[in-house]
Amino acid sequence: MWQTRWMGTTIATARARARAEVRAEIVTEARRQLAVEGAPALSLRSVTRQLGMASSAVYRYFPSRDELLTALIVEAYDGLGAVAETAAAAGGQAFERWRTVCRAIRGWALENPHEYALIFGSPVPGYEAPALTVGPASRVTLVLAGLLVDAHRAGELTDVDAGPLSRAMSVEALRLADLALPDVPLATVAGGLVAWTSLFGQISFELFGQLKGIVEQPEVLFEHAIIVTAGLLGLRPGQLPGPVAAQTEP
Amino acid sequence: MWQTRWMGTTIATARARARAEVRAEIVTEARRQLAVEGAPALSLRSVTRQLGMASSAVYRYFPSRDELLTALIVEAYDGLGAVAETAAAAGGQAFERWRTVCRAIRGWALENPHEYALIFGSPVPGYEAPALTVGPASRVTLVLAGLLVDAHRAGELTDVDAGPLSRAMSVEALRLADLALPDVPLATVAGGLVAWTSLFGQISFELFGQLKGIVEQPEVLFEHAIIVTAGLLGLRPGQLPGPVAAQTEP
DNA sequence: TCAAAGTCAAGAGCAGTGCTCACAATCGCG
DNA sequence: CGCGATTGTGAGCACTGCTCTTGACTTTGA
Repeated sequence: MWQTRWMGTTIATARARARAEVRAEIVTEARRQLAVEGAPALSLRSVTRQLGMASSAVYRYFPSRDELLTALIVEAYDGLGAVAETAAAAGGQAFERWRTVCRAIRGWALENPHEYALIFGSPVPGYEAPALTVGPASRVTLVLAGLLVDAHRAGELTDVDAGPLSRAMSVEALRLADLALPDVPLATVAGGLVAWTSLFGQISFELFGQLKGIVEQPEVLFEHAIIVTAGLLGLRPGQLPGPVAAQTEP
Repeated sequence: MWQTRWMGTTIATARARARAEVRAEIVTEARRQLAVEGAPALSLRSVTRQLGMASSAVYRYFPSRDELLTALIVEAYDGLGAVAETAAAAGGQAFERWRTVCRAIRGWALENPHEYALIFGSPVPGYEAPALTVGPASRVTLVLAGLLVDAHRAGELTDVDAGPLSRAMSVEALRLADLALPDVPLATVAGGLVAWTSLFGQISFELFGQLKGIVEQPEVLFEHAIIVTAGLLGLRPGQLPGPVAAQTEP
């Protein structure tokens, strides 16, 4: 990270070390303020004030406020991705894994509402997410994709009955299947996309206060949504008592 | 509104008239800037500058920037509500009405992305939506609820097979059914909630750039989501060729 | 009719923001 | 060890939301 690779030798100059340290301090303080007051209230000046440095010093480390926000976005994506990955790592039946991952994602969102809003909320009009965010951003989607692949290989996917796919939808699903969901039925891929947007739509509605006055216990609705969206994937709760030696290599 | 009721006589003083006019001008200009540059970039000063008045004058009409934003939020809710209502007013089969309303909502969102973000995006941390927004906000949900009620009365709802509802979910659904969905099966109510969040989750993902790099044609996925979510409601495309005299009164 | 009361816009000003730039200090590498 | 790149500083610019005083205007009531 803060090491300088040069001519094959890996050296970490004291300057680079100090630089990375200060940079980390800035990000840490920024994340702290983000968690407390939200992204709009995050100001460079307050960060530097807290760190005891001049307001202009931060520009030695981040060329603009947006760049600092980008760092926070990457951190948020990584945090969510890590949570999803550990949730999916716990084995078990496909439906149970789906449920576990969904709960983990919602749990992370409830614990880090401002980070969640930073990622899934309304984008800042002038801001364009840089390319280095796509990697961390795809971690959680890859988790969900892997879950479907595993379920399919274990034979735990039942057919989804949403009628025939439109030609255009088949094209989309086919492209995605080739990309990250080998051999998974196209109807499941298409349903998975809907389940995916439903999952985050649900969380966003809860977190952004859209359920207020309509649903009293969001977690109850979320649990129901888990079951319903699992149906879109071809997953049903407790259908197979678990094939014993189903964890076969392809 | 701008009329002064006094001693039983209703008079509209020239002052009140002018006041309402200026207020409307401010809102109009603010909405124009909102549509162009988004809510964060909307500044009172730029609005007054455009209107040729002093920056402090606007505080005669809106006590704060948040109040002006509230007016814009109400307008946005009303705009979306009107679109949904006219879409639902066009009769036809229940599934077709569901599809028409969904498309209309998405169309409005695509045409007014910043207004949509204002309503369904991440909330401003300090801002609490006042009570006068709940009326306009509930218009679109009432449209969807009415659609379900009509479909049920017309006998166009098939049973949804998502397994038995949990006790807590039944309570939630029952409360909602008593509130706005008389006689509609609880499973449909529960599925309707999921469909509701899915619908807006889909639109938010598209509008907020979350589908970028994953789904190439969002409208294709949206059309698929319409069909899939209709299934959560117990609606299937073109199932009954339309019961002739089914529009019975209870 | 004419002054009092109420209303409104303007301007100055405050505290805060992101960001730039010239300058000084300091630190470390060759 | 000295030179140069790197880092921190403080002033300053243009902007924001918001407050408050001042002066002009309109409406009201005796």
